[in-house]
Amino acid sequence: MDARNRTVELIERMARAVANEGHAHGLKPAQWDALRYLSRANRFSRTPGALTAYLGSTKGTVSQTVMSLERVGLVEKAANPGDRRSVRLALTPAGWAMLEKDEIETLRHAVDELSNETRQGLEAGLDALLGKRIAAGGGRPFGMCRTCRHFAGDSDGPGRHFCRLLHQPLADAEAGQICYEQEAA
Amino acid sequence: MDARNRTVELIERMARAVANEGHAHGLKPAQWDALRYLSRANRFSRTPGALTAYLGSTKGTVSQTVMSLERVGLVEKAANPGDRRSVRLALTPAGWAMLEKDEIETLRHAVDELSNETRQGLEAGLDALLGKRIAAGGGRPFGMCRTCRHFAGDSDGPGRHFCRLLHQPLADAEAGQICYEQEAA
DNA sequence: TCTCCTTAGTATCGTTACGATACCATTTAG
DNA sequence: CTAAATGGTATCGTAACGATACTAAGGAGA
Repeated sequence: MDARNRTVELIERMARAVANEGHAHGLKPAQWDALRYLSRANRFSRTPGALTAYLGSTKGTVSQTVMSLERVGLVEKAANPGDRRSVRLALTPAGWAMLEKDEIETLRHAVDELSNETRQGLEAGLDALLGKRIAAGGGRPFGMCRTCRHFAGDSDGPGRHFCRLLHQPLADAEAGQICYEQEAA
Repeated sequence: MDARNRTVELIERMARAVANEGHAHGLKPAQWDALRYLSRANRFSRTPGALTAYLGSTKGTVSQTVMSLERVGLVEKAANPGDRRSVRLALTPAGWAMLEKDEIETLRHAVDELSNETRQGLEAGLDALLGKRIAAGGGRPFGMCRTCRHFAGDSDGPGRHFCRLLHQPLADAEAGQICYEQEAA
């Protein structure tokens, strides 16, 4: 087996390992994926539609997953003030508490134990591969707000930012969250 | 978000991307995973049990997946001469043909386009992470036969090898396949 | 204003995945 | 010769998923 195939095999196995960790505490992989996304996305991106794009799934499936999380009290829906078709999603306190028990923490600890050089090599490789996917039209980057070309930092005083696309002020904490609309500067 | 979290997020997204590619040509992700495994495993490892261990799944689920592949003619079962409880699985010609259409090829091409340095960094990182999993008792390495401590190379002439664990001769082509029993030399 | 199209999300269907449990046949240990 | 372990299958219930159809709200053009 040549080196290329070996790399792909390792990616497949890692993917399977991640999927297999998604069955803890009564939740399913897609439910964990949704919880994690909602914990990291800014308020404009916490919608069923953005979640659908992030997961690369379909809106029917995501609607079902979100409803199941709502039913068990981990997620709440609220009206979107600007658009009555749309829904704003948010984690409940129970949702945040559930994230503390996420089995992906074991992966996080394993990453911590890597040498800095190894971790950086891993990240660079994943970044490059996912970048190729996006370049080929396979989704959106979902990058951090702060690195977006529509981000105006400290435009209204220190720690008071602004999104030029959505014409909305941004708190400092939001600048580190991921966004559906993000485009690299 | 610190560097560690960023790496984990990229792994999650890669895992999801791989899972999403598994819905092509009327098959499901688990079915593709099974096909790929059966194309790379040596004859001792092409059993429902070994596949269960490789996928980190349960035997009931795997039994069902294998039956679905058998029903559509991509996989065949045969008796295991040494143990009548056990079953030997093999891809049919249609199964091999289906693999040619595997969407994971797009990932393979993306890996091809990486610089050698980036690819090696990616592979080293994945190798280290999966190694930690195995060290923690989370599965078997499923490494290549040739690199196993039970492998006796060219023990019976050039290209005629032998497995000291299973007491079986090994053809040259089998030395490059993966094995349920493999332990690093 | 009145259409027509688009967008955001839900409802439903059929197949598969998956863990869990129970079960059967065969092999192996004592 | 029995008891335990092993390799698989059968079945159940929940969730995932693509597909399709649907509702409601927003937007564009006459």
